[in-house]
Amino acid sequence: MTSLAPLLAIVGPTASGKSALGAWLAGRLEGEVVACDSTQVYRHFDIGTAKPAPDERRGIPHHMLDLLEPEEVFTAGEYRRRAEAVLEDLRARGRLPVLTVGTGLYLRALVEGLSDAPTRSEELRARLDARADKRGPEHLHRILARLDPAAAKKIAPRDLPKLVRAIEICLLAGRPVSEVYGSGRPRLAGFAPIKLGLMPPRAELYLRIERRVQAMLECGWLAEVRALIARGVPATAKPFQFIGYSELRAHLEGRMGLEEAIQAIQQATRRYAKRQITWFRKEPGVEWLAGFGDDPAIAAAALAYLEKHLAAPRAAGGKAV
RNA sequence: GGACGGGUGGGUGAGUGGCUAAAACCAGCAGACUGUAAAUCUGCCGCUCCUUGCGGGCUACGGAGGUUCGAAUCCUCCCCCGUCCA
Repeated sequence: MTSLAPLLAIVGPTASGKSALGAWLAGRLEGEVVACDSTQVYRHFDIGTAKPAPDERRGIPHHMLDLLEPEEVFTAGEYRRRAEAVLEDLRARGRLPVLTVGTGLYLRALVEGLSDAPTRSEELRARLDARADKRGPEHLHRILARLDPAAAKKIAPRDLPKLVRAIEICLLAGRPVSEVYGSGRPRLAGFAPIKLGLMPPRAELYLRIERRVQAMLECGWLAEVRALIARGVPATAKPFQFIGYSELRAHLEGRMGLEEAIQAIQQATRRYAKRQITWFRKEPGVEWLAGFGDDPAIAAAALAYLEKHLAAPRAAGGKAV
């Protein structure tokens, strides 16, 4: 049996300094950064997704960035497949994977796995969406209740995306979702995750979010969006739904004032950070640090913790996570 | 000085005698989430007490009085704000 290789995951809300800490730690621990972020996989959407710029990468290889063109669709399952390949490569080369995790679902999909469920079907979804449009999301909830009462009970009647996904699985798999989920999910093999969490005080985080939005604009965010529009990326492309991109597009097309757009972006980012915090709080086995990842004291604490735990990766990984 | 309009909970703002601790929205807080997740959805949101209940008490609609069984809602005076006339 192969021994478990350590894998470091840095979780935390947006703007908490994950990228900075990740690159710094990777430099000190013979590691490479593996982004775990649903937005940074898109090419050309750089500034607003806070994708680490070349100088911020400290010469460390970064993986799982710039994988897709704006019009492509990406999923948690696809993330897992590609990230596993990256991890195998790092293991073969004896490098420590340092995951910078903004998207909690992707980390979970990677580490805990996804059930063996059918992938999304655009045709089926189009039909379900049309029915929801006509008769309301509650109608889909009633359908799900017939297909799988237990699953329906766990999804709010108005939660359209989750209803669609659940019905999709029932129909495509030919059996209830709860049964599909009940048959387990394949954990990531061969790695023992160590999780570090960044949790700065809320007020400071919000302040930093506000400043970062300003800084992104000063770095040419508007020009980036203008170029994307000029290049013909449609407003319906997924990355144009990301925080900031829709607002700045609206501004450039004369539908929103700049100041109004900035405030909307800051607001949306704060709410996003809050949702991330809710998700990460229940992430098991996280060592929490109460500050920003670019704070030298926090970085030092992180390194000290890792040096202690990397010395005995099997012991650390052997514990129930 | 005069004529109107207006002052409501953190914000915007509805409410013209009881069903109103006060709509709605926003902000905020808490939570859910196994393939679009920077998505989507849920709950709470004056203070307080407990036997946590469609429970009790207190405070609240600029201020002070008054009418009424009962007032954010009606009356009187006062203080602010906006517009217009002098």
